[in-house]
Amino acid sequence: MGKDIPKEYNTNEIEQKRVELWDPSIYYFDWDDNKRPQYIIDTPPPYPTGNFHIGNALNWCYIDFIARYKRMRGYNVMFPQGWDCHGLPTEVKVEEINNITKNQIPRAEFRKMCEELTTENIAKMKKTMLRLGFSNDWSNEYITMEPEYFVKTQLSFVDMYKKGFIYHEEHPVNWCPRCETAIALAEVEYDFNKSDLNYIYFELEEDKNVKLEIATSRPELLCACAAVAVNPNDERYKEYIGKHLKVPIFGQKVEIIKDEAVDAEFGSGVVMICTFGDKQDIRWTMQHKLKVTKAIDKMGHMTSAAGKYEGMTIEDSRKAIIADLKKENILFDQKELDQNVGLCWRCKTPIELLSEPQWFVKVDQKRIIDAANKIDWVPPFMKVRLESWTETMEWDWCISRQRIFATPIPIWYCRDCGEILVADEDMLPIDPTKDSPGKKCSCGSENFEGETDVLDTWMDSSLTALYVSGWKSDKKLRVPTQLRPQGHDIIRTWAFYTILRTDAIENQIPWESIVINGMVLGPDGHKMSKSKGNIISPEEVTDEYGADAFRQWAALGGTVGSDVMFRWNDITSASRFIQKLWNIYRFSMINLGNFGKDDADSFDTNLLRETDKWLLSELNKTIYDGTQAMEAFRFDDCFKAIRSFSWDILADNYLELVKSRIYGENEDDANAAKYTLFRALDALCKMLAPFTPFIAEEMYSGLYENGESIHTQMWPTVDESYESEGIKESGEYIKDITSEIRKYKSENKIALNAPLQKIEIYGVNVDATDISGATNSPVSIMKGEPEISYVATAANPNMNVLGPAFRKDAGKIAQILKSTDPKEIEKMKAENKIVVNFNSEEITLESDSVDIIKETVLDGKEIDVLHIRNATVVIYK
RNA sequence: GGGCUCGUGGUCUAGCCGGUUAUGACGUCGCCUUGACAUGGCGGAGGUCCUGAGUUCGAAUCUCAGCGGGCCCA
Repeated sequence: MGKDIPKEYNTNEIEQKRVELWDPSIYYFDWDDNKRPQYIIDTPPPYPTGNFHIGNALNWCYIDFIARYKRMRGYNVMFPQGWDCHGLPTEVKVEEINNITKNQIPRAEFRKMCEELTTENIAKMKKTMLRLGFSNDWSNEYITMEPEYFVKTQLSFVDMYKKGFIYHEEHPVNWCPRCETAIALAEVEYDFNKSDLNYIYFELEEDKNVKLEIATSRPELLCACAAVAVNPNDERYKEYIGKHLKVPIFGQKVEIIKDEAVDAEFGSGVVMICTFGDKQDIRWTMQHKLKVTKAIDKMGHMTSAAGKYEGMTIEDSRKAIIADLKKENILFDQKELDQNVGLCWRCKTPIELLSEPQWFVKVDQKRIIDAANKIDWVPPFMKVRLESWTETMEWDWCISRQRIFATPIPIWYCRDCGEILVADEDMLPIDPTKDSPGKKCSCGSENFEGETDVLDTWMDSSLTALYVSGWKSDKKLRVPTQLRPQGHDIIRTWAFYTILRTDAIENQIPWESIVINGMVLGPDGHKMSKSKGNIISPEEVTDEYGADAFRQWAALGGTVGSDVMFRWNDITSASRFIQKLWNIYRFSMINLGNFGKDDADSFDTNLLRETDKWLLSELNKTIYDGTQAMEAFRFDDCFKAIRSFSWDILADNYLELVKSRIYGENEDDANAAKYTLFRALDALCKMLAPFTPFIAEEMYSGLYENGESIHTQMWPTVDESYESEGIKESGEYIKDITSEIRKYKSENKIALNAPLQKIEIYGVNVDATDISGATNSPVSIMKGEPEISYVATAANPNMNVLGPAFRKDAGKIAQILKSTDPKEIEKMKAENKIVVNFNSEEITLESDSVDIIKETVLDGKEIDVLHIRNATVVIYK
């Protein structure tokens, strides 16, 4: 000890050093340990874009605070790291980089290109994560594109297929014509759009002279018109219900049906039902068992059903039909229409609703909500989002995709009888487009066609809770896990699917708790986006201020669940706190000298002075409050408690109070302060460890010099032995009297270290040693009352007492107290009997119903008087 | 249009199961180089607690309505 400690804390040098020195194995989960309780975290597997963005960083900071805290509390913690590799964005990126389309090269080759890009991207993101000091368990890393992982995805498919949760059926699906794939409901985005509402005449079959006006925004679907609907209460059309109309251009005869869902106010009140203009069309088609006509193909072109418009794009055919209808005066009006169109969330192409054979997972709303109710949601209102999403779901989850870079569906179709053959579990992983089932169909045929559709990426990622807890491995299954930490933007996807799948496969909840983080907003208060140019990367922050500063921003930015704005201000103040900690540490190292752990352990705590006990009692409170906050995932509260203890209590008050003892001759007094400082610093480092792991380690290594990492130590506990009756109050008096004298000197332009002639303290009995030392003046604790006079200047009614006692009259009584001579009230209060005249009645008030404000009368004496609660401090200048 | 959420000094934020003087940070102003620290210390100024109504002796806090922002959805 006593080594040279630089004045400035060199953030980058120290943090970089620690990144290299830290042994990652101290964070490994122990699969064989059954003594410590497990704490498994179902970490979100990010999509490997190559860019670990600030939103991820906030999420990971929360996880790391919890993981480090739980380890220090004695849990066997697993903080695994996964990578959710499959999916469209990588395919699109590979096509872009190589200037190809996926169909120009063999599937295997395209897949390999995707894998290589993904591997590079993972490496980049991992680097950022290490720089931020996250304590991931890298022995439990998983990469969903690797066979070790996707074999589990396939196993889960087979499992759910056999249990009847998965089926294959022709059903309307959301379809992206650009990506040429089905997408899940959750992947549909909505945007406003202007389009035209076209008014078209339909001729009545039963009476050619009658024409009904029909309003539609999708005239290109006339060929797929299966019926026309009106509201049964609409007087205008009642007489036509059950009759028939002739569809213009295409000439099919369609029935006029009634349905309550028709909005008579919209358009003309007559709606044409097509395959499928919107979701309502699907409902009507099913309810009324209408004919399904596929007018649009998978690439977004019109089919032969569209007659002469066949082969045109949707857009072109709409224009052509409108032109033709206008020519024949069938289209007689157009009105502008504000529409909300569904878009593919990846490429923003308007989606179509196509009826296609696809694979589906059954959605059982009740089971999902039941499971959600067994999970502890932080903050609780986030559960409502999952519930309302679940309750409004109409369709099952479409899990098949028509892409390449994804987990293959382990299925074959028999070319002879059409039967579906599912792969045997022990054959997995397989690719049915390359591998054969290795058995015969029940019809005897060996002629199979492998499924070319692949699985939705959510099928990979909704398995993470099971995967990390050892599902289908040689280890004992440890589900439910303890925690799911994630953003609120993926409640309806990842959280929803994971609950569904874990329930279907293991009849379990995936996690005991779910902690939801908010989004990160830019410094301008808006969501970060390229177009707004308000993106901040974690590296920008760590390069200049270090990870410990960044992590403090995450802890203090707001309560968990609220959106957090990124502000450089917060980083600045965090960085200042780091420097403050460093100075506390530096002071301690210089002054502790040879006083180390052994001296602390053998120190006789009877020698502690009041100031020391007060500090240790404050430390206890900080530990207690901090622990409570961590248990409730209130990182902001915990870190605020730590910061306030370090800065306000330890640095600004305690250290100033004990300096004279530390520098002084009395060895016992000096050691008492050193002991206290050592204990406080030790606990402080440990409480800092989850939040600012770098400086915590640096300080701890100086304090102990035993080579142990702080990240293998235990979280501090409250030590009751420091508590004694009245110690908090005495300590507060010592602190406040000293700080009031400091303030007095400052206001009177007296140098802070200039001695005062004499200080007398009346009204409290405290240890004056440190007050004397810190003020550099003689201090006496006096008995009795000082020989100075006061005058009562005001009587403040205490509404806290008057309110409940007098209810409606409280205000009036307060008014009377205020208008009475304060001296008189003071006199009555001193006699414990306050009597006021109210409504010609004498009312007696409790003596604490009023506070007397006093002023000191000095009469030209050469003294000044300070009042601190019950203490009176007389200063002789 | 629906659900959820938020609206507190210049900026951001705590409090919000009602009760003295509304928390802290950044900024700002004044004073101070005191033996860890001027990236510091001490002190000050600065608030219609979004608006309106209601409940109550008493509302930032509870209720209702409105306005405005955000998120998720239709």
